[in-house]
Amino acid sequence: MDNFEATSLRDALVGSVTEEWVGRRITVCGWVARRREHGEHLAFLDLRDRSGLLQCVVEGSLDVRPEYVVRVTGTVTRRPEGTRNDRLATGAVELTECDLEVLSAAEPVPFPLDERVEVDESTRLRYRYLDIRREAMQRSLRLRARVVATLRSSMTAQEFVEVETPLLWAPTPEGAREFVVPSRLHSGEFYVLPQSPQIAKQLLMVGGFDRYFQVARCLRDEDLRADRQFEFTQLDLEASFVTQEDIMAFVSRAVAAAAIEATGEDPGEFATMTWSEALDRFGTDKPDLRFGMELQNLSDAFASTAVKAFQAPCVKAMRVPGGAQLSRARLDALTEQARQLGAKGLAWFRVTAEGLDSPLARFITPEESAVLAGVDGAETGDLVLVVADEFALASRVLGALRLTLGAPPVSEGPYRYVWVTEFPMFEGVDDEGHLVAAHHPFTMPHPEDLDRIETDPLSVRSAAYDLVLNGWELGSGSVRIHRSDIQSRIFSALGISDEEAESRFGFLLGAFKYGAPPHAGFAFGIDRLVAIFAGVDNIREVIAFPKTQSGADLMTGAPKSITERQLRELRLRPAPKG
RNA sequence: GGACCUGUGGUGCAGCUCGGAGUGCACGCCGCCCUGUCAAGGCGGAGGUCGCGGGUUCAAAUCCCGUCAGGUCCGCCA
Repeated sequence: MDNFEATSLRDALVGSVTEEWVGRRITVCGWVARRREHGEHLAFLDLRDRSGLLQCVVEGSLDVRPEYVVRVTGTVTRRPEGTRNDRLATGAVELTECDLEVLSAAEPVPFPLDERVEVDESTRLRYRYLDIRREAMQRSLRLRARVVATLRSSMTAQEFVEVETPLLWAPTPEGAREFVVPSRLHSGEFYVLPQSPQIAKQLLMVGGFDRYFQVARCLRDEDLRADRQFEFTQLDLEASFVTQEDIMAFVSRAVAAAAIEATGEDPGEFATMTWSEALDRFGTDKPDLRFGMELQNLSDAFASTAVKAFQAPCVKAMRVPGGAQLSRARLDALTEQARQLGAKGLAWFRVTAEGLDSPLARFITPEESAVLAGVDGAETGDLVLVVADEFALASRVLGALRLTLGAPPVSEGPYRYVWVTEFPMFEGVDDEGHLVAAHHPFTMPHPEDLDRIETDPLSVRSAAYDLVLNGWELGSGSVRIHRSDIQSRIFSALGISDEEAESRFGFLLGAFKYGAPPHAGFAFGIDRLVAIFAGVDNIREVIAFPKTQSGADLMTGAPKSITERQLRELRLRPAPKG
């Protein structure tokens, strides 16, 4: 029994017990999964540990109940003819002549730990220590551990060095809202928890660590979603003397290794498309390539249309296969969704054998009708949806409807990775007329667009890139600015004065004066990657102790008030409510 | 900040439209019976602030208003 499963208290995990062990007397430990009593002479006990279940036969009555922790010593015995259980990995054998030692008694648990019923999530979170005893959570968290180990191993093999960066960092008010930590020794002053190790890793580049990575916890005090927790884990990396393509190759190798570990499939080379192409074809910067329903641009065909609703800079359409059977109520709901996303309306056309069926049918010309009926190779029984508006809005609205109508569940379909490149440098203009950085202010503009920063900034592309998997944004990265002249121009475009830049990022700009190598990096969310591999649609399922959507920890009760003494030490006083 | 969904013994549901005694189902729990079960089986039993507060009504789980909690989404997430 030479294995790592054995401990001083047990010889093996129950899942290892096979017919080859018949005759051996062994000791195993675990939880009582179920018991079946047959009077005072015979009882069965299913012992559960992380490896599975094993039936123990007890001659006599049992004084254990479900979830008792027990240590059983018994003889591995082939089950009598006709009593094998093929649904159990260990179903050919059982432990007989059992000696039972109760290591810990258990009260009845507040919800069943088997997988037969779906338990309300708030109950699961309140008793998370019981929830993670369940098989699905065991599987998810163990999958996560394997993915993280694989990522570390791949990064190490690619000669990256793992360096830890501080959790107590300096406030740099920008981007995501930061969690604030009061300082006791410097009363009235604060640390913040890092929303990412962005600046720290750039300093590591200046410091000569030309390939850095970290499995890094990031903290952002923003509202929560199915794919967003306050704290999440990223594979964070940065490298010097590299191009965007080098970074994409590093990341692709690490993610592919994780994918093979998690799914058994080699994803092959990741697709690449530009941000404009993604927006045009899929109406989003994180396209889900598992299904078609690509957007079609009909602007030319409707350039001189008489239909008021289609008189717009851009007319886009999408074919919904089989969509002609959608009810009027469903179509109304889709129209409402389109309106909430900013569209003035949504036009729909059922493709029937007799032609187009639509409230607008009698207003369109035969030529327009032919174009609509042929969108994306539409056939009888399909539905064609049309949104006319500005290009970006029409695209985004149809992109959202595409997901509503076509996206498969997370657990279905192939894994389709895609790099989205050439993001715009600036997202738009804020209330004060300053440009807003799409990524962060250290992002290098696309080399071809450098001379338009001042003249036509909104057309400037950046050397920023996202990795997208099945419609989830896994992460993003960019080539960083390492030359102060370009950095000055970007700060200036963003309306950040020299003084402001100095006070906010002075230590970084200072560091760049002493020999900053060209560098670039990336970071992607491990929680999201593992969630997709696990086939679950929210990251709480792959986090041991997550928060609710309102940021509460139902198990610990956090957030909570602290003692008067703690407040005094920190010289803090809660403001009166209201 | 906003929209929508959910809240009924320990668990999962039904009951709510159309008001009439806390009504029902399954699991669990407790007791008794049972020597090959494996989601064991049989018999019996306990267990409820229908999330909370207010209103309408002769009467509210059910209708109305408010509120809390959980979820999904918008805003937010450089």
